[in-house]
Amino acid sequence: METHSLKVLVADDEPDILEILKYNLENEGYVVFTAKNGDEAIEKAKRNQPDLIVLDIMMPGKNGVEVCEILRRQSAFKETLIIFLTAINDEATQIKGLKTGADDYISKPISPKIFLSKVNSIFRRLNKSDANIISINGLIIDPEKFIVQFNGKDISLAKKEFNLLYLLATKPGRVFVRNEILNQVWGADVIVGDRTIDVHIRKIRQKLGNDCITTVKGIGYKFEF
Amino acid sequence: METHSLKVLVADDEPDILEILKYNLENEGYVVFTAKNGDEAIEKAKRNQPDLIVLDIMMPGKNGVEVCEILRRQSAFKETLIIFLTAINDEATQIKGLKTGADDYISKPISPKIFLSKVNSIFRRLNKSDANIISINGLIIDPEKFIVQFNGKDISLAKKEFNLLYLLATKPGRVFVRNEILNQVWGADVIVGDRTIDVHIRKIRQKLGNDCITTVKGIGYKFEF
DNA sequence: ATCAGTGTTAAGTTATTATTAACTCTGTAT
DNA sequence: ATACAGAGTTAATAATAACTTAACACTGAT
Repeated sequence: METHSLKVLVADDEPDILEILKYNLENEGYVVFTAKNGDEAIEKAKRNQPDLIVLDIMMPGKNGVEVCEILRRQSAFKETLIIFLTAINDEATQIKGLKTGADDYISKPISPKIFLSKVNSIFRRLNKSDANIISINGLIIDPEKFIVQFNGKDISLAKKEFNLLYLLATKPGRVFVRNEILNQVWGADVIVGDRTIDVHIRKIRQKLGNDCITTVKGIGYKFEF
Repeated sequence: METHSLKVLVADDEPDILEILKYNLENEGYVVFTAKNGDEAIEKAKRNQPDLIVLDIMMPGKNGVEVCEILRRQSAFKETLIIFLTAINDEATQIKGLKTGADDYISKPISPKIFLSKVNSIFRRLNKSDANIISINGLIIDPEKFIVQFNGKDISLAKKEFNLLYLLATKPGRVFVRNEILNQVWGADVIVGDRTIDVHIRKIRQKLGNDCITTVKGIGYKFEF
């Protein structure tokens, strides 16, 4: 059992589910708060400042998406992790959920094992993402300041270009498959044409004037110095 | 289109769905096998040892839940990921499915995007997706970086060459029959000429400059150092 | 010596990526 | 409102690398 003392708020109108999730999360070392509806969720969120909020979409009163929207409007919850729980198999709803600023969603019925690993992994991801400036051989990429420098010269990249370069540079040498790139840079629900990535890659290469991005034909691209 | 070379078996009695799922999975770089019913699923599962099995619940003959139960009884499939596909919105069935040992559950109708993100995420969660680096006697094969090194020198292999070498190297000493190689590297229903494998083998031998692939006449090839 | 299976080579095909220019969209300054 | 600029995307075409094939050479076993 771990002892991270991370706080999780779970909101669901079904007492059974609440109990199962609470039990499993506590077993894993999380501190758990529960709420039976949307309003209670908002209230307890404010009171306890959880690190993660698990929201059932279908709840009496305010539903999960509404709760998420309300919380996200407040600066205190801009960074809070939010996962939706849903029995709705409607893609539109799920995607809408993600668009309102949820970090993930889980479909019911829930397997506790999957639920836990999802929660664990989402926290793991969070820890990794703190403040990392990449600096290799005179190339500096600062995601906080949104700046790229090469041999002291500032290079101005557009948003997509920056995200793409940053993604590749986080794991130098590792090949990123095109789909992976699309998912990370464009998002899972965005559909763009086949050549879009290529064009962005080209622009980055052009601006850097340096071939640090290698094509791996049939696979994808990788960053290398 | 990824390089994980993870194997997925999809079983569904509707050819259209089979094809859609297969297409999407292959695009994402998975090696896909298909089955039209429960018995075929069991047979192909044994033959190909997939990392993930996607089972339609409603199939002629043995249904998905039955297949799952049968497979889970065998030690070879204790750890294999199993996902159910179903049009049934009956919670009892879903829960029963999870109880027989499935890892997740997807409701029809299926959105390819959601299906894929679920498959990807299930592998990510179980950490199956990364770093199966093979390293024997100065030969390093890294599927994540898509590189092969021999005595420190980088050796650049094309996709098929890489997959082929990687397949053989996963089980040094084991002989892979030609058909097996075709199935794993080219996919089950791709038809190519007799000499295609030989030509790829030759290229690998040439590039490695080292005879670590042995011909077993009348049978196939094996990797040996 | 024959035959079945494998090795080799070069040429032919296909698949994938690069490049370019045009077009859409959005926000901003006039 | 209008025009303008930059980001992002698409579509058409060119370039390139990967893959397959076919023809023939080789090898070892019967």
